[in-house]
Amino acid sequence: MKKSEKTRQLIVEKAASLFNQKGYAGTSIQDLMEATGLTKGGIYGNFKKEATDKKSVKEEIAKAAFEYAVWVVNKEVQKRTFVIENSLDKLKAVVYFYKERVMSLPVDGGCPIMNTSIDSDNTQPALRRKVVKAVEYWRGRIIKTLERGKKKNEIKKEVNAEDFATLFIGTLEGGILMSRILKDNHHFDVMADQLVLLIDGLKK
Amino acid sequence: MKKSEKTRQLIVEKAASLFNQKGYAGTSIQDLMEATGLTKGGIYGNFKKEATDKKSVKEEIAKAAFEYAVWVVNKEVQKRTFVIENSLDKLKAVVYFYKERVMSLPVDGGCPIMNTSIDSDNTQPALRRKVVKAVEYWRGRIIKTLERGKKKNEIKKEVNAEDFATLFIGTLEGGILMSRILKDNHHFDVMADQLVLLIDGLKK
DNA sequence: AAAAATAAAGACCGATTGGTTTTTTTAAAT
DNA sequence: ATTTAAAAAAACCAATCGGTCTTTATTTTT
Repeated sequence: MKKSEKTRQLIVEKAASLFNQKGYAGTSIQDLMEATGLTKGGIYGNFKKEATDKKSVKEEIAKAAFEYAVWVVNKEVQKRTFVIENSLDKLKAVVYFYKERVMSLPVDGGCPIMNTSIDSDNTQPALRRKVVKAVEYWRGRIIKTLERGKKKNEIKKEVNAEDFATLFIGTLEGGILMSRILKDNHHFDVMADQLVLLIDGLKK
Repeated sequence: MKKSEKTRQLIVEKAASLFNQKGYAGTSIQDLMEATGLTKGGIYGNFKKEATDKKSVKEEIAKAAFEYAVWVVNKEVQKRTFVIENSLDKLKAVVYFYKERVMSLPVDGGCPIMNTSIDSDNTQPALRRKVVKAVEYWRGRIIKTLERGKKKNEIKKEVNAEDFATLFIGTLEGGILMSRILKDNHHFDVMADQLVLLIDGLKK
């Protein structure tokens, strides 16, 4: 890994944490400078190449930071789930992962999808598009897990995988929101327990 | 209503819409000036009295705007629910209200509680406290409805009202998030339908 | 209607914003 | 080791930020 790539990665990592906590407008280049220990030249030098034309460097960093944040969460979830064969157990493992880590998700500041969706809505269309893609990707993976479960005769054939994926993500996100607002894990647990019941209801 | 009160109200209303859409850091005094048609003096003149000491005028406006936004949503919900006697029907009416209006809630930009909670987290403690109070108030109202339902023998005595309130708000918020990200009412409907099933499950 | 009080306008302030450019330093290629 | 290419530093920029203050206009109160 070249030095320049390492620096770029440092910027992205620090930016992911800052943007996730303080939002796009609430995070300044100065904040990035302090978090990375770089000067303005160091930061812009690593991003201006890919920020041709209209696109601002700050926006490019925010987009890279969001993608990194989602990647980190996914990576942590997969660490816990990739070994699990049974489709229902796999889904439950995702729930348990969040149950353990609602208040300390891989990226500081909560769920990047929720945070960035609200942050970018009405303000940062390019960033918003990334959020949509991330949710579609997440839904796609759940749907795939459900379809495989059907093939393996673990899940009832009549289950609507698309709708269940929505239920799955929506319930998790609702739980994260409640627990983070009220600073109490219990609220997530209530949502998670309900979700586990729903998962059990898929069983053939 | 005095002229000054009308002006203050104008500022609060425009601010509620702006802050809900663009967030605290993303909304400038200049934005407020353009939305209200007032100059800086007009805006600050109406708020500096209550912004003694440390508290900034922008923060005072944001707090008033959030309280107004929550009030407007509550008012619209109550319009639809206050006539309903049966506790389960009352809860369902709330769900149906959101079902009709997910994409056009009373305040532009979505649910003020969700938006402001994420916006104020890690940045605006005073605003965050208001969000917590708003959620606690909402939960309290649901709990009261459930307890009254128990007294009237409409709801099973063994129902945990506190947990159900969490489930209720969490599911609605999760649905709002999903529908707003993917710009498709259907995702909220999926969550709402599930919530109606849960409400039916409370029946004695 | 006159006087007192208040609301709004608008000029002004220092600090900070995102961004550019020039210079210096450091890493990579020869 | 020398040259070349790059990355990072640092000075600089205009614009905008939130906020203050003085002046002018408009309400209230008397």
